[in-house]
Amino acid sequence: MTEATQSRMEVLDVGPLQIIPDEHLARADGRALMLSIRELRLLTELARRMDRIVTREELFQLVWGREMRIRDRSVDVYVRKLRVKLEAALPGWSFIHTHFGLGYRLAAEPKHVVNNGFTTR
Amino acid sequence: MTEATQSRMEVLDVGPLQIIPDEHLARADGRALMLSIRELRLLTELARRMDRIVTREELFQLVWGREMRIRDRSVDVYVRKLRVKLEAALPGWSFIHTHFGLGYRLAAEPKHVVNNGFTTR
DNA sequence: CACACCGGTTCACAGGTGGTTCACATCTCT
DNA sequence: AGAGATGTGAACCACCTGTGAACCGGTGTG
Repeated sequence: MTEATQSRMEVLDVGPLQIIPDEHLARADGRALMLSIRELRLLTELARRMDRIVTREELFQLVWGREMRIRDRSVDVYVRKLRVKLEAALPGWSFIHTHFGLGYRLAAEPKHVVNNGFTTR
Repeated sequence: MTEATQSRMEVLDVGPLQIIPDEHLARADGRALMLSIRELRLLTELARRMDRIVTREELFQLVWGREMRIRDRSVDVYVRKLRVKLEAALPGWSFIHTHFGLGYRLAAEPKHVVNNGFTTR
C-alpha cells in the first residue's frame, strides 16, 4: 500500500540530507527538519538541480512563481535561513555554496576543507 | 528534462580537469572548483585551444572582448590566479605552460617531469 | 475581541569578493 | 651584464552577499 504510493515518490538525497517534496518533509540523518514552506520549497528546487549552479532569478521563478524584481534579496534571505537550520542539524557539513556573481549550488561537502581551491565557504 | 538540454552541451576535458562553460563550472576529478567568472572564462578559452600556444593578445580579445592595450598584464595576472587554484585542487599536475615571447598553452602534464628530453615550461 | 506567535517580506548596514592596476622580483635570451 | 618578458604580492574600489532586525498580515488561543 504505502509501497505502491511511494513507487513514484520523488526522493532527493544530498549526502546525509533527504528531501521528500511530496511529504513536505526533509530529513537529516533520518531526523525530520522543521522547515517552513518556502524554505522547503527552495531546498527542493536546489536539490533538483543538485551540484549545478542556479541563478537567483531562476530560483525565485521556481519558488515564488513570478519574476524576480531587481535588487530583491528574498533568495539570499532564505538561503541564510536554510543554512542556519542545516548547520544546526548537521554541523560539519556545508550544503549551499555561493558562486559569486552567478548564484547558488547545492552539494553536500564536509566543512572547512582548507585552502585547496575547492569550495570553502 | 534537463538531460535533453545537455545533449549539445560543450564539455572540455583536460586530463583530470573538466570544464562545462554553459554551467559556469569547472571540475577537478569531479569536484566543483570555485572560479571567478573571468578565471573560468580564461580557462575555457585556453581549453578550447588545448595544447596550442595562444598569445596574450588573442586571449585578451577572447576573454575581455576588446583589444589589449600594450603592457597590459591582466592575462598574466589571471594565469597566475588560475595556476594557484589548479595547483591547490590538483597538486602534481601542471596545466598552463608559458612559452616565452609567444603566449600560454594549456595541457595536463604531470609535474616535475625531469630529464625526458622535453621541457615542461 | 485582544493578544501572542509565526512565517514572509523588506530594509539597512557589515563584510567579503573579484577586477584592475602597480611596483617590484625573477627569469630568459642575447 | 643588459633589455625585455613574465611571476607575484598587494592596494584600491565598486559591487555582491551575509546578516540582524523591523515590519506586516494571518492565525490560533484565551
